Amino acid sequence: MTSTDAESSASSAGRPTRQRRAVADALESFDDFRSAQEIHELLGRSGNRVGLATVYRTLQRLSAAGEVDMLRTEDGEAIYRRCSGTHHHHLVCRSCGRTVEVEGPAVERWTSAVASEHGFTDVAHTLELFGTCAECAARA
Amino acid sequence: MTSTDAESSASSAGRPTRQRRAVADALESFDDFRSAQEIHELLGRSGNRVGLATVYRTLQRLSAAGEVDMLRTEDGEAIYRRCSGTHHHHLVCRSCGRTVEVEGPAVERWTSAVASEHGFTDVAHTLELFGTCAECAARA
DNA sequence: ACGAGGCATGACAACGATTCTCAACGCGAC
DNA sequence: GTCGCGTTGAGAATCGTTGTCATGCCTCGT
Ligand SMILES: [Zn+2]
Ligand SMILES: [Zn+2]
Ligand SMILES: [Zn+2]
Ligand SMILES: [Zn+2]
Repeated sequence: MTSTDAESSASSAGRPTRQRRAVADALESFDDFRSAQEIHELLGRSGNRVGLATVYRTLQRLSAAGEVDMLRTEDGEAIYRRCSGTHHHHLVCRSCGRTVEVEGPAVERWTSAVASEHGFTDVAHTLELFGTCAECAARA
Repeated sequence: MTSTDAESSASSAGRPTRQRRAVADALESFDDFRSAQEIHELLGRSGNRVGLATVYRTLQRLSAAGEVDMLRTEDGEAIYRRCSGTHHHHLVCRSCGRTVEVEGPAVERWTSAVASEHGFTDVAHTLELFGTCAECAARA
């Protein structure tokens, strides 16, 4: 094995363990955003015992690697979701959690334009939409 | 002062007290985003003793009234800033905290368009830009 | 001006999410 | 197998934030 291969793949995936696989599997089993604690409980109920600290560590790792999206609820709690690899944002129902990935090329262009306009470089952005989905609106 | 002024400001500001005035003044004294604890400490150093709980309560009230903007740092901490009354977003230097208010009519249009496109109503959005300002880039 | 009623305050406890600690564990290499 | 080191987990520790509740101080009626 070449050291470069080992390093690059290891750095993003780390050593494969039962726990990490379990968390990854759990992330496949839902398509809305869940908190670390919810995922931990989900794992426990499905017989896959994983320590809470490990769930936090694994989610952090995946988030840093760009394999899951992390965003914060109104009250600051971190929630996670397995997402497509391309850059996108989210439209989230604040009542049922239903989540839609959305893309906005125009928005991306606007952000870099306004940033350079003010002399800023290395610009990142957060953009999330919260609303009430049609179903939840009807059920009201 | 006119009675209408007094009424409208009272209704949104609540009963005027030394503590609330102190927090409002503190908010005028800086133009970047600060945490509740930082503001509490700032008040203490300037001789204006205000309880931490009161600082939290006052900031919440101001934020709910739309008189200050609140956003969350990468690690979930709430930070506050006195801002203009119109809808806007922020371009924040992640190194020195320098903050620029920015407006994006096109973005606003995009958000409502994409939301209704997916049947969502009552849509709110968060949008923040983080980068390195020209000064900080030069100093690197 | 005076007193009553009620919102506001502050010291401190309580909370909840996240991180730290560190001894035990288990995966991969040889 | 067994060695070495990354990983795990139970619980303690951290830290921002909120709750508690006795006391304080506006505001209003008198
Ligand atoms: Zn996503
Ligand atoms: Zn984007
Ligand atoms: Zn603002
Ligand atoms: Zn906007």
